[in-house]
Amino acid sequence: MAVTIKDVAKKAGVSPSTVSRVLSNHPRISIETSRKVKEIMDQLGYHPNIMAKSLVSKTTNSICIMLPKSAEELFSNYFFMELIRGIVTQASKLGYDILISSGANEKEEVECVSRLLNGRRVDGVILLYSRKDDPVVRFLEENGHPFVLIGRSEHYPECLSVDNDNVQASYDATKHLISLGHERIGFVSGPPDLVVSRDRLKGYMNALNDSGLEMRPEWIVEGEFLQESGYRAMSFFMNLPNRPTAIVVIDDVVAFGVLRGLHELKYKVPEDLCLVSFNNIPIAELSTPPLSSIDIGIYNLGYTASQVLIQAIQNNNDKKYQRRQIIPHRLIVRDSSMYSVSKK
Amino acid sequence: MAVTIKDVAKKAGVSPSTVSRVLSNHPRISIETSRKVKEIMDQLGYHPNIMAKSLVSKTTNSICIMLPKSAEELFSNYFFMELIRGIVTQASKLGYDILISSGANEKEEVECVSRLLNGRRVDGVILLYSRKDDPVVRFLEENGHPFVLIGRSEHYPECLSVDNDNVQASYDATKHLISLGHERIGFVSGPPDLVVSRDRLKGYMNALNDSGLEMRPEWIVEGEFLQESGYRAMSFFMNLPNRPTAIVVIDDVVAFGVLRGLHELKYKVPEDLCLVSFNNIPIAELSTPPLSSIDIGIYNLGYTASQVLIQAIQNNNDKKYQRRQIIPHRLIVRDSSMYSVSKK
DNA sequence: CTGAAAGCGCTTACAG
DNA sequence: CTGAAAGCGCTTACAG
Repeated sequence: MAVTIKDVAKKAGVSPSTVSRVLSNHPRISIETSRKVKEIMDQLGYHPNIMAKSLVSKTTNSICIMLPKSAEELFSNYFFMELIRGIVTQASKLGYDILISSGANEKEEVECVSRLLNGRRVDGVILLYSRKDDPVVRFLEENGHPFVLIGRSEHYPECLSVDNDNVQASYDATKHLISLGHERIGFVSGPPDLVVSRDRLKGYMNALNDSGLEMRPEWIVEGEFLQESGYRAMSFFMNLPNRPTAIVVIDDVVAFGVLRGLHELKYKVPEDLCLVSFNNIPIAELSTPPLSSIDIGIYNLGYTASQVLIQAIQNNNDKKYQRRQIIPHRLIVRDSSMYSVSKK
Repeated sequence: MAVTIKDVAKKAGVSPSTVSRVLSNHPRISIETSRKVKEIMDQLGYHPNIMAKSLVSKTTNSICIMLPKSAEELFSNYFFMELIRGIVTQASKLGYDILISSGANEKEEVECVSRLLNGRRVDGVILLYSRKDDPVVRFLEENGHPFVLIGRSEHYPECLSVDNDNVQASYDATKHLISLGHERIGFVSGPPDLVVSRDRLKGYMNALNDSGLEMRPEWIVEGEFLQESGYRAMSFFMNLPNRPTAIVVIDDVVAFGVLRGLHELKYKVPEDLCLVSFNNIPIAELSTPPLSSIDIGIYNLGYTASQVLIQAIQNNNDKKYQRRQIIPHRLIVRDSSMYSVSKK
């Protein structure tokens, strides 16, 4: 019922091979034939069957995004959607379709990726997160499938990845607070099994070291990417005898939790506590007070990931080019950190 | 190089047909053969080629989501991601893959949908928005392609859709304010070409009418789903000689703009102005003051859309079942509207 | 319960 | 510049 290459061929009085060549802009086809065939295609409303094409060409022009498993962290919706927009935009530009998938757990994730890749449904995969020891990454790496990580892998440092320099970003955030005269600076971290948590912690520690500032274990708190974590961290900090006057927070969402808690307890930001966080999601600007935050270029991360992966697919995954792309970050200073401490 | 049905057949000493039947759990296959073939499949690491299967079966087990064209409305990221989560979850459960696409404009959107559907790459489409006169909807409807709209179509009321009862939701929001004694109530609307804007405006007007309250054209302002719109509407309202004491706002994001403006001008919420808005995105709870909002069940909208579309695809799109699904809404009252006006 | 054969809609050497 | 033929990896009547 659907019109095929044969129908076009018959009506145009040529062979199916010729129609196929017209379709792929084969150079050795007469301009005359090409024009005629194209006309007939329009006339008949011909659309090439993508599945048939991909069956014979052994390439799908599709890549797959693995969504992190759960919706636990509702806020991260902003982050992931922005990433997806970047990915989709660039992929479309390069003629690739995007499949989006998720699994309820790591085992399902591996199965899903395996089905899609081995079943020749997609040419490669983008992973939106980097866990410490991820079976999905292991599977992809061991089977030689093209993939790119947003973030980085400690086990497979040579895998394709698009990331920020999180150590430097955190260093910058901390230095910013130090430059305002703060000497007791705390850090609210994320889940310890995420590479990003550790990188940012490291940057914070480097900055303190370089400035010869005191570092105390009780000034470092781990949590989730949830506002509850921020809330808890805040109450912990504020009860400390010699509490920090400023903190670096792993994520804007967590920082909101801190802000809410401080507000409830009638503390003032930035007077009682200065804050800098990461991601610079749009509401960072809208909170009271507006949040200083490191813009990590989320859209750019996605956009670049798409580009790098498709490049790898088309170059047959050779290792000639840059394996690791760093997206620049930028500190956006707002009211939450605009308070200088006078030195004693 | 990849292991095919033939390799399995040879090694198992059966015909390819038999392997295929084992794969699809054909009833008339001996349990013995089935077991053996499955073993060989495992052993060889066989994965069915999805493209080949779909070429012959003429079904793709995939559906496509059309993303709204631009990233202009950054905040709506939350909304769309939540929708996508719902869609992906239910689709996975039913064994469907999700393709995600977007176009730079309506023409590109139509081309994209056409390529995917006519190219037999997906079985159906989910549209995440409802514009007033959408060429994509027209294309899908006229070509008899399975699709479901999140929202509703005025031109094609019979098309599959999943929606809230926005008239009722807005009626409820307005009635809530009326029950607190407000008599001068404003409405901040969205883009007039979106069906949702008009439905909510209607609910607002119905509520005023039913309560015999005055309705004034200057109490109704149209805008975008952006906080700037809220900001502008706010300053317009507050300069009115006989200004509203409460407003219904089309969207939480717009409401944030209103809040920010009021805060800057030192007005108090809810004392100077009560607010109720729509969508109940997570930050609604976090603003100062927390925002009263109508929860529209975003995840549920997506989840149901997936289900309805796949049902339609599998039942060959017959018209036996419900064409229009309504997802229930719920007013969440928070501080932004907790202020009663004493009647004169 | 199982196999041989035809075919899904395309592409691509191989000839000419 | 163009065509005939083989084949991508599967499914599914048709026989038996």
